[in-house]
Amino acid sequence: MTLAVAIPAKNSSNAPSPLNPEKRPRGRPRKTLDERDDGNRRLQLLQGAARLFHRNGYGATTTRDIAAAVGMHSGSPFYHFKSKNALLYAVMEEGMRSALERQSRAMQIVIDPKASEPLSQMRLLVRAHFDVLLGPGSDFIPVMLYEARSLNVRQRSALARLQTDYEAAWLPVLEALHATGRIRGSPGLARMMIFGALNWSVQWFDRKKTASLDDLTDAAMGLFIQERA
Amino acid sequence: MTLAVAIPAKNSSNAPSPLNPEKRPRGRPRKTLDERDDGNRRLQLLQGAARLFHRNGYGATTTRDIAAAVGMHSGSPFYHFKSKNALLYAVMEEGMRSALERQSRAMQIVIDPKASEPLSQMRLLVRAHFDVLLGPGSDFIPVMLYEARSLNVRQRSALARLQTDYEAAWLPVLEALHATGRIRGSPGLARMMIFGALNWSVQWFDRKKTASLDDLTDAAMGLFIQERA
DNA sequence: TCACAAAGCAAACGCTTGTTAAAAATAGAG
DNA sequence: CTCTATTTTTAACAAGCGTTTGCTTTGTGA
Repeated sequence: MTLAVAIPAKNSSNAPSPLNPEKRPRGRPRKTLDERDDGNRRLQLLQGAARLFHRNGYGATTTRDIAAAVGMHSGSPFYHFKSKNALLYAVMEEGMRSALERQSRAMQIVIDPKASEPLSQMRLLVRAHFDVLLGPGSDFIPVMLYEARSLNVRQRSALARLQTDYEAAWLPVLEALHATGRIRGSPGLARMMIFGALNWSVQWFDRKKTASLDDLTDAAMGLFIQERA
Repeated sequence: MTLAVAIPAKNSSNAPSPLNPEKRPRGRPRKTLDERDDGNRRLQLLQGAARLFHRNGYGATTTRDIAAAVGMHSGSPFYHFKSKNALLYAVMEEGMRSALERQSRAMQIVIDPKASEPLSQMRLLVRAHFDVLLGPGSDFIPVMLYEARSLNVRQRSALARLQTDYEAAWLPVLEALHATGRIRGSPGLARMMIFGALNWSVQWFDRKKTASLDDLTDAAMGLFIQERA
């Protein structure tokens, strides 16, 4: 069952050395396990898996479905990912990384001094979050939100660290708004409920029929923020 | 693959008839498929399945798990439900029925005239909803919220009808609150977001550590309702 | 007590699944 | 072209799955 793996003596330097004179290998240079991640086949697999996991769920998606979605045969995905579960985790991790990037890019609008007001910051956070959830190519985060049960403990805690980073941007903003009376109730509970309100949009939002992401942002801000006294 | 099924001539009347004189069967009276629903083994199966579906997800739960959870052997659940999928649907339907019952019971507090105010009604709705989601024996609705993908179209639309009934109680209340300025934004979008905020509590609420359901209700009301001008 | 239906058990069936291993194709460096 | 590393195909495997079937036990009305 378990495979006994001989740990390779990683001779990381391919250059000739005194001990290894002129041992430069011929042929296509071997890539390490990390380097081969840049292949675009791997990315295609991630995207295809994300879309299928999002549409049909992790349990109802077979590795053959994923292979077929990118034009491969049944066994080929296992060259790029060592298991279906690793593929799921990679989808979620990729989703979190791009979400963090999108969030921090949205918050770096320092040009406008008004953007530093808590209210503007919150609007930026909400808008960025809707983009992450519903924008183009947004299958990754929904998968993370609704398939986390299929991860093991190690994977879950690794993701939790990224999620903590993501949520960290919200708390100071919510606390500032709470201090000025624009948000009622404890910032901690408020954050949970606000996240819930936004995340739920994955279940009902229809890109064609209903409102735009800006409309959603307006609605959310109107709902959560207290009007000026 | 497909089974040719001989349609039985349903002689629904067991009473003796001119054509069927004195044909009253002996032994334990046969129950129809609908009647046998009252057996408590079926209820145990529903509860066990709901708990497992809630904890591990539909795809990760085997029919053998469910059988073992109620002390049965592998094939026995199929005497009570014709498929795993039928069991899932039954869990969701039962969840919706009891949710509707709990909701209408909560709204029938007509004794207190203050209870007819929209604000009090909304509090009752929110509190009842938290009870449905997080109260004792509340595995059914979470399953419905997070496993709906595994239903077929017919099942989904049948459930949607029940969900419409459940949501129908909210709209007039939200509209009344909107009219008096206690809720901002379109009542339709507001309802979606409020449902999301409440439903998300399934993911993070811990019955032991965090607040009570009343605390949650207070927090939700504080977040959504505008203070008096 | 007897007959018979309800309920459950025990064992298997056929299929699908994730995964593997070997062979084949592909492509770049010498 | 040749050699070699990389990538994909191909074909299979073992395990687990939902489900079915035939049989046994249990309980109840006559």
